Amino acid sequence: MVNIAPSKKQMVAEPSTEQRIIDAARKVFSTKGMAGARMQEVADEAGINKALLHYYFRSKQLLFEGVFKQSAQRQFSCIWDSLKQCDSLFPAIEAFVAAYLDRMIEEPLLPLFIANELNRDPKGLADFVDRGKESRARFLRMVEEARKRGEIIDIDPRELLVNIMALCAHPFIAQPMLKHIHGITDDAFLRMIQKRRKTVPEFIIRSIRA
Amino acid sequence: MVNIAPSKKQMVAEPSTEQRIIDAARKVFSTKGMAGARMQEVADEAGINKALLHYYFRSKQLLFEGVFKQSAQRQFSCIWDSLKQCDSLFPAIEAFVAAYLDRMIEEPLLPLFIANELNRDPKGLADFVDRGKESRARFLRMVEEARKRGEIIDIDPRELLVNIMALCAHPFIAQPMLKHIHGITDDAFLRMIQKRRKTVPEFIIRSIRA
DNA sequence: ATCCGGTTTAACCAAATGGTTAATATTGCG
DNA sequence: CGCAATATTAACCATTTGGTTAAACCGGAT
Repeated sequence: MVNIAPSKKQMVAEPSTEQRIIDAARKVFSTKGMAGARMQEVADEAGINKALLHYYFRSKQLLFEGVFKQSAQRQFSCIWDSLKQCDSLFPAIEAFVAAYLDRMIEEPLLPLFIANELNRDPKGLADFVDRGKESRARFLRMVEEARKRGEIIDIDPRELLVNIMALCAHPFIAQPMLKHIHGITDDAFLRMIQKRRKTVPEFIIRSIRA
Repeated sequence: MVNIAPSKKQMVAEPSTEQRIIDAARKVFSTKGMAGARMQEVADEAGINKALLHYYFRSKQLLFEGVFKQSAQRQFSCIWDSLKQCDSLFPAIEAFVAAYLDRMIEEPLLPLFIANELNRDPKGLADFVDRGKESRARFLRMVEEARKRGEIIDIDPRELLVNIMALCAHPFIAQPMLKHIHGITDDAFLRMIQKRRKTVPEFIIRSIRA
């Protein structure tokens, strides 16, 4: 299954077949969704035979879960780990937004992908959510305490968190609409996101600062 | 000639077959997506034969477009019409958010549905976007002028608009995740949205008021 | 009654698709 | 080398699925 030390490949460091499959599958699944994705297309994208997909991953469902879980886990740990070494609220917000946007730039189709999967099967998400449980609780506590100290206005911490995530994720979910409305290119879109690394935390902090 | 008092239908006013199909299709397409939806399921949901679907709408693609265009048009006109009779910025923001959230309550799966379709076929959206063109331009102008008058801080009007839409739409897109994270029911989710009719405009206005 | 247009259905069909199998190629190793 | 395990492929298979066809149904006009 795992290609440990292939002789020919030592110079170029070609990715293993398994990794090629995963990458191809991620690409196809993110753009077409689970139902719209075709095993043949994944195989073509990976440059292999369709049967080989079933050799590595027994079924479409398992392949999908593998790809999805990998991406989703990475997503959640990136985001929540970002505020592990912050202990005051405003820097935490800045770090969180930066981490979120950076991750989105890495894999722009992910939020839509995750939203769809969670909508399709709300049960299968307990794992990922629980992964960030402590960090999330800690963040909510930070908000609560800042509120008690009078640093910020009276706001439901959970609602604040929803707002932060909305401001980070939504531009990517609505990406095609934004691109068309503003008549911008991929490049200009990226610049806009880069700007948001600064403006989104400013926007949030201005609205909650006491 | 015309049957003035049809015996069976005068009381119940059953919807026409065509409308039953549209309603069924909307339901199935929103939950399963275009690719995941099955014509048979739409037929069952509408209580009719599968062939009848093709009698009214020639193909799956046409049925989908019919449903999608109807929902999307309604969506955009609801939202943009809401600020036609506002001429100062803050009330406009309040009206816009209220209209957006009301529409979302009406059809909660729509934002995800639209996001997916625009992602699948970014070309086919020019119509809907252009429908709100003037209203959008007018809103951006209102922001610009409020900025010049010193009523609000220096902010890119387009970025403000993105933020507003993000705060409105995202809770619905992330609905399953929110429900699980906060451990809430459908009912509690609706209450949270009702609250947001007030808190979201407050959140926005606080962050831009000079 | 009968005929006629629009409506509805059961039975079919061809293509697409996820998945399997058996045979072939490649690699690691004694 | 030679052999065993792993990797890869071409050809198939069964089912699903969008779509078609021809027949039946039904209300109203003649």
